[in-house]
Amino acid sequence: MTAAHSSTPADRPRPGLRERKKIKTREAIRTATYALIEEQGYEATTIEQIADRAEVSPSTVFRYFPAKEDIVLTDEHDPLLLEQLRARPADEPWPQFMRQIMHKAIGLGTGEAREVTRLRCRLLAEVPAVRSRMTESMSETGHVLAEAIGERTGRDPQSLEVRVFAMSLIGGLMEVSQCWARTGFRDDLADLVDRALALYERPPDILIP
Amino acid sequence: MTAAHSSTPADRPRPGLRERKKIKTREAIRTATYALIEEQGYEATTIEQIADRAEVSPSTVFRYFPAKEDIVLTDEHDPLLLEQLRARPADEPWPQFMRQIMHKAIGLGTGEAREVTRLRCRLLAEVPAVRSRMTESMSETGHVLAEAIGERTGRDPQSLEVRVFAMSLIGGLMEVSQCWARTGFRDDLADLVDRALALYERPPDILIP
Amino acid sequence: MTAAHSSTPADRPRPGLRERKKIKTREAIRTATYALIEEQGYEATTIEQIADRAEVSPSTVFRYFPAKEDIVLTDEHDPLLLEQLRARPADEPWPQFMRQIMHKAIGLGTGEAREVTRLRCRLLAEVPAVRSRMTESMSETGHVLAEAIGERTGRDPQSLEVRVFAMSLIGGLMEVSQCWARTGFRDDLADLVDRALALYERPPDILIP
Amino acid sequence: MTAAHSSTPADRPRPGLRERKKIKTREAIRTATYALIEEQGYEATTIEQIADRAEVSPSTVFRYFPAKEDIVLTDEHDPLLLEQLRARPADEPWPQFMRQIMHKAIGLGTGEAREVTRLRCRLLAEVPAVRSRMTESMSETGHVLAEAIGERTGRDPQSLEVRVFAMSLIGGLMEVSQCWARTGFRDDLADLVDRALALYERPPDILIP
DNA sequence: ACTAGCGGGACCTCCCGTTTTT
DNA sequence: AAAAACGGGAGGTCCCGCTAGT
Repeated sequence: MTAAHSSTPADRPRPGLRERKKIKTREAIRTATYALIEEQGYEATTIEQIADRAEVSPSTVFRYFPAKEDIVLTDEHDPLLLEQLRARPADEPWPQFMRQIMHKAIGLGTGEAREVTRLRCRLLAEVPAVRSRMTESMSETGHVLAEAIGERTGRDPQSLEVRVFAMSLIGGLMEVSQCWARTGFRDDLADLVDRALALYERPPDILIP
Repeated sequence: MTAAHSSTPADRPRPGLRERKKIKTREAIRTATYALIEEQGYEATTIEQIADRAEVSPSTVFRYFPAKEDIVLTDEHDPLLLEQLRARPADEPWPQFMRQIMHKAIGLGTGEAREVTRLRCRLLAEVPAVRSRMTESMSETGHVLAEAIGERTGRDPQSLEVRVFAMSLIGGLMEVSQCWARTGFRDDLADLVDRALALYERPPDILIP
Repeated sequence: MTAAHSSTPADRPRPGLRERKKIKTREAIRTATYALIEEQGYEATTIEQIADRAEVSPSTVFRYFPAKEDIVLTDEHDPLLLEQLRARPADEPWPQFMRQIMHKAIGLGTGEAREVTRLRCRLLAEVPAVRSRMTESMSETGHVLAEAIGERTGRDPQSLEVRVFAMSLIGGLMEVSQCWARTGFRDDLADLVDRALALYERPPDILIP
Repeated sequence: MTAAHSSTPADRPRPGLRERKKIKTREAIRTATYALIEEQGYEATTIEQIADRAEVSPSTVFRYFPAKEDIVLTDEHDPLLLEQLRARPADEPWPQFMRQIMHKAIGLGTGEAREVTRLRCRLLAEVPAVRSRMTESMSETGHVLAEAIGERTGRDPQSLEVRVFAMSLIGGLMEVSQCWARTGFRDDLADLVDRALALYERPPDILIP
């Protein structure tokens, strides 16, 4: 992640100031877009808001991305999750690894305040619009999980099996958060996750031979 | 089929002219929409065109569907799905039952034209707005599945385990449709579903004692 | 229809069942409209909502009132205020009477829970839409005050002087509530009203000869 | 303070072509609107007609004014009002000063065509949407008056007394315009204002010691 | 007779291509 | 070359007159 802009020391013919500025602008637009979508959802986010936050003009946004939807393509928020999962010891038994996946994916142990997690779950449960908009990021997170699972199991992360398994985890986690909200957040979220975990724990032979 | 969702088929031999007309209009709008999207794509298809072809006014289109995306997405088959699953023989082995769930939930074998399923999956993959709106209905379908699974396994459909399992199926199915779209719909959807099925096939003891 | 069992005194030309029903419907529509406007504001309130709450069809609403704005014309909420002010002893000194006007108009001593008054003031201060919508009812209340003041001072309530004086009170009271909100509702509202009162207390000769 | 963006004629000898064009467009839209409303009434005047006459596109109209009502209502003269009041000689007797406040606040003597003032008052009386939206600007004008009065009386413009007094003037003025409309604009507005003035003329000791 | 439903049109927001200014 | 402004057009909500079923 940090490597992204710290490499390219001298072996490449210098991107040039203009080039670098362009990349920065592009990044600023994308970052602004992601933040706004996170806050308000895709449709509610206007080009003008994006331009404002990225401190460029609306025209410039269109110069860099032909259409609004093209801005939304990669996720910079999930890489951390991927890194954390990659950092697990290679010989960690599968159940433990699964536990990591689940806990981290739902936001436990990411250093995020518990309050934030709770707020997110509450919104997810109560506001249809929020739930609706969450899909985009969920789908992204699903791909990240697929990546991690693929690497660990030695399977192609793009394969149907890995992808489907990862998204099934995402689906389950979303429901966990719904259930948590239904109990008025009185239960311990970690416990609920662990109960859900039992449903996935013995992965089919197809994934782990 | 029309009587299916209003549980009193006997005492209403006459749905009433009004009612029948409404259903026809709804269908006309949807049909027109599907056709136009096939011809021109989603974005290029305007409400006005849809209204023209369905021979209603644009206002009427919005009376029947709150937004353009909902014309493609709205599902009346959730109750039908529940009924179909309930109708399975009580002694059907679990794997077969699961297969039914998966196939029916993704729209196979609901008598729906294959084309429609494909179109829906394509839009789901390509149009962010559609994907966004899909979540709602997915979540509801998840509850329907939970109901069916709960009844069959003798567990509380509201319980965390059943709910999470059901939603994990939904998550997986969404990814299946994405994968199908990625292959350009060349693979056979039923095959993909069956491959995904293997991931869930040996259900944890927690669900089936 | 011979009214065999309706022992209504025959000395009145009998409004007729139909007539009474019409009045009831009219009243229901108006009541529903007021309630909804109170909750959501004028523009946000749709004919359909009104019809729903009044338990009639939208068409019926238009049968009774030619246009939406015509529903909002009289106030049934203020008459109580008028009654209370009329009930003051005729020889009550002017300052006391003014004090009654101010306190009752702002909602103190109407038996309304303090919380409700505070909520109203808070919304008034914070939500532009609410503030905006409040005008209608403020103007109505102004007319009620004019009525009461006119009666007490023996002047025409329609006269410019009385009307303007009454509305100046309303304007002042709105600002009092704003000021109260600015203090975080820590000050005592009654005290603020009394301070404001001092500004009006010595009414010009034009009103009280 | 307010002078920053309105005056400072010295440091901005060039408003810039862009800026001047914008002002012209804004004025064109407003002029067209006033004319059309005079001809056809408020509701019958559509944005498209306004755009046509102003020779811009409908989009542009909305770029300049967020809603139709705002074309009639938006006031740029609040800062001007403050300036004018500040410019009064410091030793002007209170009654004269009050007269200035009232006349200028209602739009007399701001150089604005009498017709415009009349039209504004008529809309205010007749169109609920306009009246509704008016509150906002009234409230702001109230603050401007409070500023002016505070400065002149040596009191804190934020104080409850000054604020309430200012808003009581606003309330009274609104009623004056209503009364004027009720007479079919036959009376002389200046006279009505002067009659209203009498109600405030002997200010309570609390304001002027 | 009552009402559900449709049609048309206005309002208003947003996207995004084009033109003009700086 | 960047920014600002404009134009055109689609989506979507609402009002209210009119038509046709129950």
